[in-house]
Amino acid sequence: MSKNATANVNRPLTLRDVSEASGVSEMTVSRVLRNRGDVSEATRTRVLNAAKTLGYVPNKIAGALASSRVNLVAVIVPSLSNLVFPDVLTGISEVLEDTELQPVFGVTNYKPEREEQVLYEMLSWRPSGVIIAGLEHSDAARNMLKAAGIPIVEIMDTDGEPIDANVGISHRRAGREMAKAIVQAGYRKIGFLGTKMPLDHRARKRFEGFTEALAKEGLEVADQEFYEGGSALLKGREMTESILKRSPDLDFLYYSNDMIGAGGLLYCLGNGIDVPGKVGLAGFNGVELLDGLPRQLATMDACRSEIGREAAKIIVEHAGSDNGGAKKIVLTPKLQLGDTLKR
Amino acid sequence: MSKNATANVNRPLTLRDVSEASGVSEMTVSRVLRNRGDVSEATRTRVLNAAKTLGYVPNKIAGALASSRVNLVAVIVPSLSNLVFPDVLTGISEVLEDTELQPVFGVTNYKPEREEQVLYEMLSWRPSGVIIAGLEHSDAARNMLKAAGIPIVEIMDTDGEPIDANVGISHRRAGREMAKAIVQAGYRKIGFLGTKMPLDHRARKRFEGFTEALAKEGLEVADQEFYEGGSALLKGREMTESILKRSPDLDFLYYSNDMIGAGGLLYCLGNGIDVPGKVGLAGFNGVELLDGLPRQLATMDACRSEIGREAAKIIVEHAGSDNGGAKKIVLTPKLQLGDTLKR
DNA sequence: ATGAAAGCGCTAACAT
DNA sequence: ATGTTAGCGCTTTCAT
Repeated sequence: MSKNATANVNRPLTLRDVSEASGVSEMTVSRVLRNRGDVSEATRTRVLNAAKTLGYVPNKIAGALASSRVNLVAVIVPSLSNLVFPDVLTGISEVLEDTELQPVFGVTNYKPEREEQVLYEMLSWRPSGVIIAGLEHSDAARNMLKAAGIPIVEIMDTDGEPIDANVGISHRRAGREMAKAIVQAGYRKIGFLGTKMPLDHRARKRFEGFTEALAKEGLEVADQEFYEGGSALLKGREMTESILKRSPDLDFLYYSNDMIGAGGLLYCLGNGIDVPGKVGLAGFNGVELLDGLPRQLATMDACRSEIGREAAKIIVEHAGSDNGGAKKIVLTPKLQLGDTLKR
Repeated sequence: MSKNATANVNRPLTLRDVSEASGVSEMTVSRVLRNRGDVSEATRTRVLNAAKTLGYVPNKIAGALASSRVNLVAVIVPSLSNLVFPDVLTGISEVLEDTELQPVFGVTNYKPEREEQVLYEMLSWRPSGVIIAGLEHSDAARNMLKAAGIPIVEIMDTDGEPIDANVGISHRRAGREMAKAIVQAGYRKIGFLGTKMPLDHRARKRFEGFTEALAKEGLEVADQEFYEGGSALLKGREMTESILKRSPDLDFLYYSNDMIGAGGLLYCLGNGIDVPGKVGLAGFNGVELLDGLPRQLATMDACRSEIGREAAKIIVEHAGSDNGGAKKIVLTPKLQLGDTLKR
């Protein structure tokens, strides 16, 4: 001991180095560093000092292999730019922060094959649990999840058969309720604007619920418009312009998310279109980001951070077990009428 | 072989299981699964089949311990709700997607002590590299980074002394250039609106550069307003209202980010304030999200995804080495005048 | 082209 | 309160 106190670039430090530097067995050093078992205050301080001056960072790989305990929770989401997912991740982090567990994030870009890869990659680190967005996965992915022998929580969506635990909202119901609210407010010529949905199952389910509820009232979607990529605000503006030019008799526009809805709102306000008199508007998600628009967009809160928190709680409760208890939590999105839907 | 093909919940499968199922030594199975060394096509297929039907997922923990190679890149950012960081992470993912390396994200909430924890936690998994936001870290964190013996890339900011490699922009310069552009356009009574900055070093540096450049012109910030938390759009609106009520003679408002700038813009437009005639506005970041506002806010592109990509490239180039070659990449933010700054 | 033995850095389990 | 031994599931290295 004494060569150098901060940087040893040649070989990462091991427990043995700390053991030698402190004159205490490796096992006791390990105990001190993990706060396990009885260690006298004296040796405790010696070890801690030695570890600190050496700049020792434990090797969790070795620790995990020896103890077959890994304090990681794999969190797999389709996107980070969606605005929705950062909130979910924040909810997860909040809950895990007070525990031993650590979230590890993976992003799939809405691609099933990428999801499979990311999942495989993450499972190969033997995490304590998995939180994954959606109920739709490739067969291979489902099999991996089933066989993983750890708690699995599928989040965001509850319309389908979960593998294990499940936390989310019913997007079909969200679509239905919005349709009901719109019809009840007296709107009849309703347009839909959204993302191209083949891979966004939740948007698709909302749309299905929406059309289904309209059908019950003897109505159907009068016109629709889809987009892909780009600035959502701008796309909302553009799509709104083209749908209204094409179908000037529309009296309501339902957007599959708040950002394009906000674009539509700005378009209408900028072009002297009376909202919600001539045209009513509604989005989806309840993104706080948009508080501060000239009018508050009608929307439905997707319970994003609550979903994250509840999912994390399930993992925490079942950590160490081989499943998540098949718990199902269906949250209820709150309809926020805002200023763009007649009352 | 035959018990069950998909789910074995009792014990995770090991190489040995695949070895037995295929009648091939563990070593050869390992070779097949990693595509290393010569293996006959016959055994290759047998092994692959066995692995697939069993649903084997390799244990990277054991693999990493044995090979002392870990394909993880630790990425540490202060926040996900900031809008800036998802773009950076996307840039990183793009580059790493084509390599063996896998990003792992950690979030610090702008708290130095949290950064220290997250860093310690991540380093204990012996990643192949670290990408971390900012140049300001606690002594302990700096020491850990220095001693880690892996490539370190500090990102976003280039105003300071990096530990190893560094990719970003000069926020001081960004502030100065914006100040110059504003003064050159003829504005003289300039207000500043931003976050409370004690922990956001980059916002602070922009502010410093800004005031410094104003000083050179014999000017100073005429009034200022700070906020914390909440919806940025709404805060921008509120702050703009109060600063303009308090100092009605201001002819320019410089916002520390685009979201509050957008809030200010909406406030001005909604209250019949001539922009950029009576009051000019500018933000910072160049968030694409805001394309689609009634006017395009003057701003400065922070090169977010490029920063992510360049940082990831450095890690890729230096993976396996004990440092990142102390490479420094200073990107140049582009001033976008938009419609809110006179020309 | 395939196999056998040793060991990565830690922790569980059992001494003392 | 502290130490000793064995081994976690792989890969490295050295045979064959």
